[in-house]
Amino acid sequence: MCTIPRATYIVNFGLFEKGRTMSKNMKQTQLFTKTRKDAPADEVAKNAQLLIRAGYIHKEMAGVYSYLPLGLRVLKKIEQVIREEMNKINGQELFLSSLHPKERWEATGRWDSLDVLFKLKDTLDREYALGATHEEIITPLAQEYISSYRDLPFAAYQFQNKFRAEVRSKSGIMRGREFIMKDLYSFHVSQEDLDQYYERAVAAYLRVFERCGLGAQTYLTYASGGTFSKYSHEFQTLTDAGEDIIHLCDTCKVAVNEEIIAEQPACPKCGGALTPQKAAETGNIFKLGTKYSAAFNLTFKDAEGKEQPVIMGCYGIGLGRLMGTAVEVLSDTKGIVWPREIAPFKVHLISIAGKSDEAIKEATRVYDDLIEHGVEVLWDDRDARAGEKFADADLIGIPLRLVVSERSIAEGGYELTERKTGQSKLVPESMLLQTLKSNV
RNA sequence: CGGGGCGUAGUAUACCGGUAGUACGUCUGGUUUGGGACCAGAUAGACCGAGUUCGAUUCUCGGCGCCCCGACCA
Repeated sequence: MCTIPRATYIVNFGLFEKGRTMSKNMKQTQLFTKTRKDAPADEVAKNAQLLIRAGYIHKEMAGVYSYLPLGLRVLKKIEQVIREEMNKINGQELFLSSLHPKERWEATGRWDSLDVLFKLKDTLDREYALGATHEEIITPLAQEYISSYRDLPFAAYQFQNKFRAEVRSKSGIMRGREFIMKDLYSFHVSQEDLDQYYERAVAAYLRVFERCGLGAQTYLTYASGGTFSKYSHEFQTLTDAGEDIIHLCDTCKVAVNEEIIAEQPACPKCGGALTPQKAAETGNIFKLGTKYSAAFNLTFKDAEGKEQPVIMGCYGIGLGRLMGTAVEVLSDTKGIVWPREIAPFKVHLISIAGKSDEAIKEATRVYDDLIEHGVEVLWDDRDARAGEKFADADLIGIPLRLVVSERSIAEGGYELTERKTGQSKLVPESMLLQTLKSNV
């Protein structure tokens, strides 16, 4: 007997999950979370209300959330989008420790100055910090491997839990005390090289937000810089759930953070007038210069054999905040509306029982067929009425809803509805895969 | 950290100085099946501590927790 790996036959419709860590299908009766009709009383933020109601997340305490199977799928999708874009700009993925030696933070002075730093002691009274950011780890690490200009430039990134003792966490998953961040650090021989890389990072970030469905609402925003550049840049996504006010120029698609509006009252690109709007900071990039390389003596030998400080940049995106912002920005009165690339599944299959078991049998066939073709599908196989299933599908927010019922079969196929627009059409069985392809 | 609000079944809520009612959920049985069905039965609850009181879930104080506004946010 000869078995040929199925993968060789799979046509990539763009429906497929790219990593191999996630199952591609799930029956809703086996999904251990359930939806809720009522929003939790202790959440006001729309993102938290919807994500909890739909079973994506669970609150452990103020500012700390667990991600349930559905939520983790979204998080992993976002992670994969970011990973692909970071790899495109030569980022090398690594995974740094969360437990940090106290001395590192003393070396930069931030043991005392960074008030959100979690500090802890072990049973022998030795002190540590929980990673709030990772300059204190990556810089000494880089120092061990960088010695020549030939070792530069170099960029490394990770997806890592960050711990910050926010005095007041708020806005659901948008400002937590523990959260996952992608942080990228770049190392350069010169300011010019950093500047060039920085521009590539800007482009990569814009692609990330575009792919996560927030391209239209996200603005490259000028913010207060630091010692090594006039400005730093934030990526601000327009939403009332945000904490910042930005002043935007719609012709240039850039904005100025209110904190520097006094010194930069006009568009930095065209000099035009700006209009204020509320926004959430979904990304931040920063030219660090030599601040951390100086603290840890990170140097390299240039072509003349002269020792020079390494120039650094750092680039962050909070995954949870991005996810929460997507919910805030894209949801409607019925529930969440996920953009295609970060949706937990691509298709929500809804079977509606009739007098006979015909529809269920048909739905089983469709489910198996979608699995066979690698389409990510959640099947609502519950013994529930249509209205409840529709309401839950709207709440969960998977981009495409596929209804298999006696009625649809009698009409000649299945009903395919787009969550975002509510537009639906009848699709004959023979056209199903092809239609799905043209809908994503 | 300053100010304000709130803690009652799994969830959302109501009433009350005399130990708690409703809805949803869940479980059992039945009828249903295209926009959160119906009937019958069942399940399950006062954040913690102290005080006042004959008696506290209710009033007072303290603690803890959660939310909001502000401050803060490499």
